[in-house]
Amino acid sequence: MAAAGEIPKAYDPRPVEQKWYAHWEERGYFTPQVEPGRQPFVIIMPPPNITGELHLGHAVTATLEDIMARWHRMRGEPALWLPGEDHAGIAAQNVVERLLATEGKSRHDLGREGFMERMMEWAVKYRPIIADQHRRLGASCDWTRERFTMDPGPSLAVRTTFVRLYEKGLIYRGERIINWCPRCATALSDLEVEHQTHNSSLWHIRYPLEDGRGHITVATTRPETMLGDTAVAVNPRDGRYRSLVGKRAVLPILNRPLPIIPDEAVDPAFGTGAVKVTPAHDPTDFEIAQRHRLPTINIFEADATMSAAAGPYQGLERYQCRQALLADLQEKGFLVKTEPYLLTAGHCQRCQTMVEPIVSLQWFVRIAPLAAPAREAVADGRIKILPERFTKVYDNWMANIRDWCISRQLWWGHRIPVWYCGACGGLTVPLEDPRACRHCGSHDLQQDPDVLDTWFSSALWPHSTLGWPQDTPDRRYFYPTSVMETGYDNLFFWVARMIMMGLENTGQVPFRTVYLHGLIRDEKGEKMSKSRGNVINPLEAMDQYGTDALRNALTTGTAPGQDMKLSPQRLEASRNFTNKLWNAARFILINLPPGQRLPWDVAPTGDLLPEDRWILSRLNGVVEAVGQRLESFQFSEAQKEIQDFLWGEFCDWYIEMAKLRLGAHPSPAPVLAHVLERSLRLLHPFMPFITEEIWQRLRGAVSWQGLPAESIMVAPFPAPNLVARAPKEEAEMGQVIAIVRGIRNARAEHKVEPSRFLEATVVTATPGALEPYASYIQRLARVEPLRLARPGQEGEVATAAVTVVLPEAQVYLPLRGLVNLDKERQRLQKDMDGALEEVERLSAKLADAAFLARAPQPVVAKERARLEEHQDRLARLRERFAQLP
RNA sequence: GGGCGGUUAGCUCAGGGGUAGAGCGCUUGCUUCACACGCAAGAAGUCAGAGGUUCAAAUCCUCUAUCGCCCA
Repeated sequence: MAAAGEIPKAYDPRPVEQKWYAHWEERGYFTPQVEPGRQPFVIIMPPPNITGELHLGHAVTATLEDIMARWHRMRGEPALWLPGEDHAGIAAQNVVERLLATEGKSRHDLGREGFMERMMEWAVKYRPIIADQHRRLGASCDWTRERFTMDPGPSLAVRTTFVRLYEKGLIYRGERIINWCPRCATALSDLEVEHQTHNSSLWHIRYPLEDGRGHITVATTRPETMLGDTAVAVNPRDGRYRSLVGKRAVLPILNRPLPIIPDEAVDPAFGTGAVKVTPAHDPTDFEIAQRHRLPTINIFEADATMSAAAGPYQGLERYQCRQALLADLQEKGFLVKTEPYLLTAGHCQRCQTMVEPIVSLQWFVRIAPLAAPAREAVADGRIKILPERFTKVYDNWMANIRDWCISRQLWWGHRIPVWYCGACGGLTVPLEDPRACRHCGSHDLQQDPDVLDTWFSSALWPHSTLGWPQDTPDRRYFYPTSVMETGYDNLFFWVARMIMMGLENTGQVPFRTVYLHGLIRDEKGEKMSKSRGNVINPLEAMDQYGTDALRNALTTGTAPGQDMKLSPQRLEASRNFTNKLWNAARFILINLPPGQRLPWDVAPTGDLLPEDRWILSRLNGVVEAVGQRLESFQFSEAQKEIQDFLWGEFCDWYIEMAKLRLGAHPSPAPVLAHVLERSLRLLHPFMPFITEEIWQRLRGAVSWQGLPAESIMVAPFPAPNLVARAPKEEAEMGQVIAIVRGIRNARAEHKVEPSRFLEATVVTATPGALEPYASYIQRLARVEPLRLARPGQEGEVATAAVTVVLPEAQVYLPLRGLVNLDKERQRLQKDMDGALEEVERLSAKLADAAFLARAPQPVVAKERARLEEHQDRLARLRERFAQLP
């Protein structure tokens, strides 16, 4: 028997967490064995950026993936959860460049090589920080297989993929309109641009006609780009401008002649119906220009200051240029009017700078041939997306996908493996760095200075981490993976691209199930961000409430794909549950007889009382339910099942009853230990630390026969045990609980002092069934003496007694002299109102011929039984009411 | 403009064709020998609105309102 003092009264997570994680890792529990012939369970972790610390989104990801990994591992499957980190091109380069700036340096001062060294130093510093944060979260991932996107393996995968796609013609270099971030000085893909609306203006500008006979007025939201205009366009069906088509206008200030052209893309309802055409700086205009073979004039430098093409405005920043230009237009009478306009403009996802659409020579992935099989894989069910509604979102995006700009004007990342020949101009795109041009053999080679979009390497992650392009045992065994779990905001960025690239490179889907979780918001429903100051740091939350509490708070009371608000109250509630569990265990440990021997995982038999059979039956029900919930990815519901059982049934009823028979025979100790032990294993995937700590203490207190493991994390997950089913005891206990609650309620209503025992008579058709529970009813409801009787045999009942009328029982509490008759009438009246309502509702239903004819028989029978029950109860209530003096 | 989601107790949210749920908060009473991070009792909801399908709708369908997200 453990002394109470050895077990703290409140659960203290910190020492427990440190101790057990180190233990698990030392023992190698996180590393699966390759067991040919057995289906492994595999999750590749979404690699966090090396830019800094983990946030709550990572904590959700890690918790859900850990739940799955631990559950499958406990089921005996070889479970691989492979962790890693992402080099995060733009984001990480930005961070280090800011750091350099504080030293008064730029990356150019260091040179490309020096800067890469600095970046690698950063990565070396931050990768372990991220890994340790995952350890604190309890993540049972296999650190021996940890990968970094810039590692030789994944880098070779990037190189191989690029070369193959290039050779298949699926990667090409072309001049297109791309999104240019002037601050980051790089191209961005469409997905890296966020659209934001703000108040701006629509400027109407008069362009004189070249022949001097009038003018044409265009409306624009970007007046400064007119410096790059090469035409004016109108809709061919717009009667207002028909006579002008074919003439030429003159661009104000620069006096450039502009053809007036017809094009369907022009919306006659927008502005004046005439638009300026700036092919170098607008996607639509670019297309118009291609159709009409118009020249393209780029007016921006890389930092979005005006280039020489902007004439007198050269060197100005883009918005200064706008002001100067508008002033000039105004002065010269070209500005017709200015009206308010709600402008939607793209912003750099990383730095929020307004992006500039610029025509530029970049590398692209021709995406349609990759998208088609990826669409098919989801459509035909080889990949299942949960929640299912995202299937449509995925398909819709895939159907309208556009070529992917993959070159970035950065230094940090995978360098584009293309060499340009100075002699013949040919391109060499090799797997290994070339010595000579493959076209002319010249040694005058220059490698493309750009790097690839970070997401290009991310897209390969499920197979590159397992060894591809090499044919490794890991790749053969663990690929395709089982589940890809991530936030729904990553569906396009990452999940879709992994499906495309996985299929392209390996011919197999990268994973079978995509599980998308929702985003974490603050108490007010706002996105957490450092600038808002509403961030809950997962490390602080773990310090304050414990890791298990944080994990529980993040994964209960939520639905997949649904955003959740996290508040301190929620964390408190989860912490309270850990403490409740701790104390239930404390009670059991303190009260286990010394030298207790028990067969492990075998439900106690033999000397059992009805309540023992009840709790064993209920435990079995929970085991079944939890198994089903986990199979169907309902992690929140699974936890709720366990929590409700432990708190609402095991603690509230079974332990309370067990207290009353501690010294007696048969002892409740075997059942207490058995139920606790199994429950701990059920709960372990969700709350790994506290369950291991209690499990180990229990292992110290009980010598289990046949214990198969030294740690709960590698012990088998509980399986249903049909023998444990005890419907009779479940029904009886239901009645016992109703009786106790009924009496407690009556006591409270009549304000009986808590310590006082009342005389009670329970009248029921089967008093014998309640006999074994009589002493519990006495103690839990504080009644003494308690008589159990059949109807008609209850003997003399005081007319002034308080009566609890239950569906299958009736309790008389002769509260001599203390009965407040008005109160009692109120109580009974309320019950009668409720019963009557039910009787009327059910009678009407059962009088309905359609219901009787069409509803399934069991439903009808159930309703009929229910009606009889309520009729019976109503009659007894009325009778009792009438008897009151 | 297209799509998706939310609207359920004071608050935050689960659930989902057959008797409305949890946590927090609130009211009342408890230092009951595991736990006040607790125990017991209680109040509290036309499940946004309108139609429809069905024997039966909070749940399925349509529309509307409203908030939010994604895509263009």
